[in-house]
Amino acid sequence: MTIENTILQHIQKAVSSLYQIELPLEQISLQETRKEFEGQITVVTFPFTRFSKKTPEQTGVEIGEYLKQHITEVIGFNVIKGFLNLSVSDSYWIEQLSHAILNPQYGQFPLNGKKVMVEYSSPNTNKPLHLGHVRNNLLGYSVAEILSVYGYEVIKVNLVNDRGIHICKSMLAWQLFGNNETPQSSGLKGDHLVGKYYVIFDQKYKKQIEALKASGQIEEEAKKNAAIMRQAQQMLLDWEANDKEVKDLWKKMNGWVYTGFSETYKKLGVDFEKFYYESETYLLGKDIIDEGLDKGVFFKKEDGSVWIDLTEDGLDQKLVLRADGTSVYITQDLGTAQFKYEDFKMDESIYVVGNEQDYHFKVLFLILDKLGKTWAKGLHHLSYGMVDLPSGKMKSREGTVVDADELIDEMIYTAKHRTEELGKVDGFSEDEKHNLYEMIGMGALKYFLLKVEPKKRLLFDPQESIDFQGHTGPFIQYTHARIRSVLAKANYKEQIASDYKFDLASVERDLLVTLTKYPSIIEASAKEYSPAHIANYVFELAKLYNKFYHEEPILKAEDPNVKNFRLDLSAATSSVINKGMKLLGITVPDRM
RNA sequence: GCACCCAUAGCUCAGCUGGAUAGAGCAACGGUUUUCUAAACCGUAGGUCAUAGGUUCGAAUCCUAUUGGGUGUACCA
Repeated sequence: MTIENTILQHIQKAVSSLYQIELPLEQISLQETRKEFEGQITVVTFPFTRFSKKTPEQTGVEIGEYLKQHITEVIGFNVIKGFLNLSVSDSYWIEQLSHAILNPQYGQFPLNGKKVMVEYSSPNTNKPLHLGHVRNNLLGYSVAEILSVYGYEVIKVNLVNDRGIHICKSMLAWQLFGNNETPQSSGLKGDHLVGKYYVIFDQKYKKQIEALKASGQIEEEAKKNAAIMRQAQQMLLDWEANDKEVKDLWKKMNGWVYTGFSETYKKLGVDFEKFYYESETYLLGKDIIDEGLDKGVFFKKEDGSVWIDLTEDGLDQKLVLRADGTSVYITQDLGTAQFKYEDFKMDESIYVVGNEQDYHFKVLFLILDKLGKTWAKGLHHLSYGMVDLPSGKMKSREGTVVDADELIDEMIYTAKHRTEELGKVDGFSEDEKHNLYEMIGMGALKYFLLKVEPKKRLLFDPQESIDFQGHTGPFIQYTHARIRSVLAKANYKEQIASDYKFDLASVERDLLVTLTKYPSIIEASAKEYSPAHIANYVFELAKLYNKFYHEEPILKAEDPNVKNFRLDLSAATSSVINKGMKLLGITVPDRM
């Protein structure tokens, strides 16, 4: 049992014996003691004054006395205004080091027997990934990691949007203007090649619209009548009719894209247990429409289109099936949700999708719930803000995007440049150097994107490239390397001792207190699906360690007990940094 | 129009279910290296927590209104 729980329970008893009130545990709250006061744990006493009928100070003293008498670890207290600051004995914190923090399993929660699916990435196959996708991928991967240590069985899946008019546009443009260009012939990465023709399509399309407008058509007509668009639409129909030539082209070009994506995924360090392809799921959902009609959840209009009325839930009427009987986006998603559930029978399912689809998912989950799907309660949309440039929104067609591959290369290049500048790679082999640059560059990028609360939008300024100093990934990686270097010098292998008995320096105590918070940080991150908590926690920890490193000698400590303790403390810190960063998908080096 | 999200230091962000004098990083200025890695550490300066009300012993945090920004509201996905 943690000291916090012990204190909570004793406060309950104290209140009961002092004021004859039975207080539920949830009504008592503890907080960290602010740095400028003595103690580590603080109880706010204002809420108790209602029944103590005394001043906050007197109440604090009474409860403080009680706790000091009944809990051996509480060795002192002070009351300032309504705040009861408790001092917990150094031996308790030291014990935490050997009994908990240094345990290899520290931060790993017991299995909870539940399955959760995390669907993320979900790219379109007509263009390469950009910075927005990078945020999605890193978020999804990190949340999956967090849920996994929190005790879930996690299934990572990727629903690839591999069919539709957008792919046809790339295919058509390639057919018309591609001269049989292939990744092999041009040396262009497959997804970039396909993306290139997507842009070409758009350029030609715009020209045709202009031409039609010049000949007297209004914009809307021109958009419909442009020959290239009509051809693309025809291609989509041919695709749906299983036209062999179209299907072959589609397979070929998607193949290029997948090769390109898997390269990018590899660089990002993300992976999936299963891929779903929309070409295989887009016809799903019609059964659900029938089911909904039977149950009276949906209704049919005269033209044959099917709708759901959500006005009582504060939403609108929503179309779920077109008049011609074909699916819309939400029809597919209804079907796919059912399909995925039947595949895995998971308890929870998380969709990592941008916040522009908030409404869509609200409707989707509500419909499934109305259809009586019991598993609908476990569905969750992890909505994140878009990544904006100083110039505004990124738009693929207009070329105002930060390309994922380019950005990754740039980050690694910058890492290399900086590292060489600092002269830190003496004695590294070429392989080690390369690994290090990649680790640092990706660390900087990933940390930059994950330290911000998911739902907030993110500003990325390509001019001011991502930092390597201060509140950054490399700062934390550096701290880790520093620790490993000290440990290497001491030839540290494993925990040295556990029965240290001396007074801690205040940084040491702060460090221990911070280390003991790790599991609760994981819990908060898991419950809120927010890697940002972990990112900020690890930074706080690294900062504290650097302070300790500066203030207290480790290898040169005079007392061998103190030296050993500081080595154990350092090892514990490096281990928590390592684990925390791993949850963000960031690896940390032993030297840098 | 309606709905949802956001607003904290010059910039980028923390701030747990309401609790002490609102915290970091960057940028600015000053200091620290014959001692375990200076991608570090220490210090100075910088805030009417968008605005106005309300609830409360207590509000950046909860409620209402207003302003500003974003997104959605398609028989597109």
